Amino acid sequence: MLRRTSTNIISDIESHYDKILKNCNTLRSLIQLHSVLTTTGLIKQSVHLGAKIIISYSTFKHIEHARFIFNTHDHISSSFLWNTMLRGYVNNGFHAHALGFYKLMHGYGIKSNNFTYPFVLKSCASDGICSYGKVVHCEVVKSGFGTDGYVEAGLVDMYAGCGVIEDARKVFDGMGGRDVVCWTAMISAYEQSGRGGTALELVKEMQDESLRMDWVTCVTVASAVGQLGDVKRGKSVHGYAVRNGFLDEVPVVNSILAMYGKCGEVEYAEMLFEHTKKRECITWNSMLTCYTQNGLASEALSLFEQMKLSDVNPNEVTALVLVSACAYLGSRQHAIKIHDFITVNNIEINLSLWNAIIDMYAKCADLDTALKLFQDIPLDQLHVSSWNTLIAGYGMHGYGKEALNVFNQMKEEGFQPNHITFTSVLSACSHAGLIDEGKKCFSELETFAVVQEPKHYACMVDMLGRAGQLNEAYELIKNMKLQPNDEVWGALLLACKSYGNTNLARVAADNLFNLEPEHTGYYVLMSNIYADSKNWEQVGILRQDMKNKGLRKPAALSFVEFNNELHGFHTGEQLDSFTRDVYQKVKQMVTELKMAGHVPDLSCVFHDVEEEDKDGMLIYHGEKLALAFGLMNIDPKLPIRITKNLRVCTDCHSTFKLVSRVYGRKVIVRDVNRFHHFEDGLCSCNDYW
DNA sequence: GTAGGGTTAG
Repeated sequence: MLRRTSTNIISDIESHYDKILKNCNTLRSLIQLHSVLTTTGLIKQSVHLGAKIIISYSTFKHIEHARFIFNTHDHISSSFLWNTMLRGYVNNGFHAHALGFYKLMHGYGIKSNNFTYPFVLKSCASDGICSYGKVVHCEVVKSGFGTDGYVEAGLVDMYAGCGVIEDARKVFDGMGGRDVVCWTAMISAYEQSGRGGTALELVKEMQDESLRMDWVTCVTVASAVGQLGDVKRGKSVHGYAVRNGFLDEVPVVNSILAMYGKCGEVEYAEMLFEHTKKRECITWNSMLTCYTQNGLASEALSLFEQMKLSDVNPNEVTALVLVSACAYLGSRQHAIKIHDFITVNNIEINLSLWNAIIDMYAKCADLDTALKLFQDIPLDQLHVSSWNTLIAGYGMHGYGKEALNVFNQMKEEGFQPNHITFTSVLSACSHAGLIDEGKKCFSELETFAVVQEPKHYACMVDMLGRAGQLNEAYELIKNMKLQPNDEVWGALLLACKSYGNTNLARVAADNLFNLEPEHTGYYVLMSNIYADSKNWEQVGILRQDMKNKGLRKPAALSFVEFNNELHGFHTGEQLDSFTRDVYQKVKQMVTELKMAGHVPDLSCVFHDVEEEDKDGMLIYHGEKLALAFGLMNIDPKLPIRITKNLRVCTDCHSTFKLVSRVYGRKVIVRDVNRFHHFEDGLCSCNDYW
């Protein structure tokens, strides 16, 4: 007869409870099992069961229960138990606790082993505490685990997480026998630090060593490709993922969707999204982002309606994307809807979401709500970024004095302005024509030790340009210590347009065409300047130049908000019955305005055609159609809100001013640069935009 | 009887 030893019996009991533990799907059943094991005393005696319960509690995020079991265990010197507890902390993101626990382990004289370090290093990486990571690295070397592949991969990740990519690379280069996980760690390190190109070079090196990408590598590679906007490589990664069956892994789909979004390939993203059955929150977010990034904010909002019908819960990133979509659309009604949704669904509003909501209201021309939300920020959470958002909000509406007041208040309350604060303040001064104040702010950059950026100069050039001080603006550019970028020259070009300075415009344009040869807007602006001076020959040359480069002027599109919906109008004749009435109204409006003294500004039509035809082309501008629609349908007590994807033309601008006086209507127009508030015959931009 | 690389937003 076989005699059973006590070891056999214990292992029988352990496997018995193992089975029960596996079926503990709820916290309640786990607590029940815990109490049984406690009364029998088993939990304190068995390292195996103790560890299992610690991990189970950790997965239910009840880390203090886990710690209690650890603290009361008989085998407190078991490094396996220490490692298990450490794992609990790390997997729940309690990195500071993890590091404290690791130090405690030292205090108790427990030796770390090859299983301990990967956990500790992960905590060092997540908290970005490189100094402590280096201490751990020394300990790794001293304890002789410096050549363990898992530990080395952890070191690579730790240095990458702390942003010290060179040190990550040193560890990586010193490794023997690198597998695909190690390579991916290093590739990801480059990708995360914004060096997508280097990441892809490393992929090639890996493949040269006959290692194949697995699905995690694919996720990283798709991100790197997205950074570079390299559609061709993007499609090849997609193909690779398909051939290897990696699309079953949701993160691969998410990453490829995001990549297509960044490459501007909306249709590919849509196809992939449609073919994906297993959609997680991030999958929806990636598709929403793809739409928003590509200027398809309405599509994003309709997709969100679909998402609400699915069984996936939106998170704070979903909220952020939708808020930016609403900001893009400038639709206040949508803004309120999304804001309500966030509140009703208890979506956590972190600082960046809060700022985004303030920015959204500002872009929907509801500055009262924006200000109220700013004032609602708890004092201990108030951050320079929120001040910046508010200042920018006032600035884009031409409320320069208000922006300056906020700026002063911010300084009085002891907040340190940063480079973004100055961009916002300077831009506010520029939009409001506050030149002396703007110059004073510019000099304050030094006072606050903020490094000058081209953007700051662009604001100054815009400010001087608005005042007609073109030579001073040009001198400022010539004396810049930095290399002027396209924004700086662009501001000068705009000023040249307003003041009809073709010679200086040519200088600005030459620089712009060198810096941004693919930017359609600058060609259009220069061509308009030539058209203003009736230099049709140069207009023709520029047009041909654009054609040769395959550049096309983007179609003008205007939206007007009515009854919770946005109605879009493009320039030109539209023949459906819906717009026929609008046409009648435009014609009537234009006639009435002519009687009120409006003279059409034909310089807005940049074609070399007969004057009579020009008149006809002008009245069909999308924003005029939108305005007519608004006059017909919107309650006269409410402002008419119009958004437009390009700049407003001079004739529309003067028409809008007159409409605000003749019909006594408030009109708020958001163009690509700023807001125009039309009231009583005047515009908040003071006729410079 | 434990461990390493990963996706959206900013």
